[in-house]
Amino acid sequence: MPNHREFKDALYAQFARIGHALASPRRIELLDLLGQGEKTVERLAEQTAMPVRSTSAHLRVLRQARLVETRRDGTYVYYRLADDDVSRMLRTLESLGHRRLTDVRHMVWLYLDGRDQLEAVPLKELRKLVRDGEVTVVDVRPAEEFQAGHIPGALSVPLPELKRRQREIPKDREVIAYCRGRYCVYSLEAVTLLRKHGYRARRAEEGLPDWKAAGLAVEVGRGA
Amino acid sequence: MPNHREFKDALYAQFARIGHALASPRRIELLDLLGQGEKTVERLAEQTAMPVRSTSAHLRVLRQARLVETRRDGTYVYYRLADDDVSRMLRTLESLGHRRLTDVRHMVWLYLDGRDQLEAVPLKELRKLVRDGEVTVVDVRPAEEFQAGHIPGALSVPLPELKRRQREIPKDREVIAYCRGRYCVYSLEAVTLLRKHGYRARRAEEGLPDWKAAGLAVEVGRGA
DNA sequence: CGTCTATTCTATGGATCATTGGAATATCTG
DNA sequence: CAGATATTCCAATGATCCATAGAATAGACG
Repeated sequence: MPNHREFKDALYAQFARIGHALASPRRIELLDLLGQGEKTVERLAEQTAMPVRSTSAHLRVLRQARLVETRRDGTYVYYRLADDDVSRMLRTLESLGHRRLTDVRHMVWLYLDGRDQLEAVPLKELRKLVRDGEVTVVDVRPAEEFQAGHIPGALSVPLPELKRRQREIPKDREVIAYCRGRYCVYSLEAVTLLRKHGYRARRAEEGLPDWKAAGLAVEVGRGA
Repeated sequence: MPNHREFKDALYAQFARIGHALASPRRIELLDLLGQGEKTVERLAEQTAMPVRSTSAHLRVLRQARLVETRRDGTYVYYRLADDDVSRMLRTLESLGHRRLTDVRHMVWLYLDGRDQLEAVPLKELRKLVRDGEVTVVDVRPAEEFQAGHIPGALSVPLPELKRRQREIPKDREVIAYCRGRYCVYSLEAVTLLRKHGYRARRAEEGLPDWKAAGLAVEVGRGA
């Protein structure tokens, strides 16, 4: 056993490659989006507001670290997370960030907590409410993400369509809106809008990836 | 809600700071060592074989990302992991690496799996063996790490002392050696040595941080 | 087979990071 | 307070990375 040092260096170099892949805000955002389901490069570029070329470059780094995999369908290339560990890693990263970085805490507090967080429904409560069928659950993410997986029984009303489609949501029951995750503001805006129109509405504190990670059932496809 | 993009950018920038801290092999090695218990800068420098100045610089990055915290005692500054989430993150990172990076897989296989892995004792089995008191558990890490926390009832015999202290280990029972983790080679060398001297010996597949993370009891202090 | 679209590859200037020498700070020991 | 030790700060340099422009590839379509 002569070359311990060499072995260690090589080993940690590999782990660091994964760390490196997580060292860019853009890449984390991409991973977060992919946590909602597979997407094409173009779609990712659009949703992160960056050029397709740059998106592709970042995806290359992620693929080299084996955090994402691809599938080709016609001219489109679909990217997806390589496995559930990646999702778990993201969640750990975010919870670590939430607890550790006061900057985030301050910012998040201003942006989310300060407004509505007291009323946010934690996962456990949401599960109970869903099981008992006491509320209307609304998924306000883009339709494609709903189709890739959603809370069973949820109604798909993407945020941009909410204003003109609110009549589809019954007014006599409480509404819980959810979206991508703890820091996603779609559900927050949805709740704001719904309340303005007289609904009893709250937002889910967590998003679909958290629901899934908790081992709860996920429905795939078009829904009702 | 005018500045979504701005909010997102700032948020992901914070998460990426943590990613950045994990982007260096040296820093991951430091975190790994700190997973064994708090250590001074000097000790860390020694155990990673790098200059104190560089070590300090890396620790600064880790501290800025709030992954580690410090405590001063006299002229020494002790570093430790900021909380259990950091430990969890490391374990996720390593399991992700183990499954994802074929380079690691190949290298680890050559270095660990190829020799002894078939005989490595997984955590569950080890727990049972310890509970039933059927084996001698030997902690081959440095004494200070043993003191910072070890498997209850384990014997502390740091690897460098093993040769001359083997008589302390009873020969009639099987010996299980453990050390820092899945990729730590101390236990491997210990087993090799012990077998050469006629012991029945195996290595634990996981290390103390994994034991701890599994929620199992940890004994602190000098032991017997 | 040509053309079009989605995506990737290659190359490059500017930014960012790791490492390390020299100096500074904090604490302990007398 | 002087000297010693442990650690950190500052600065400079060489290496690496990011973003994006330009060119190339892979498949769809006619």
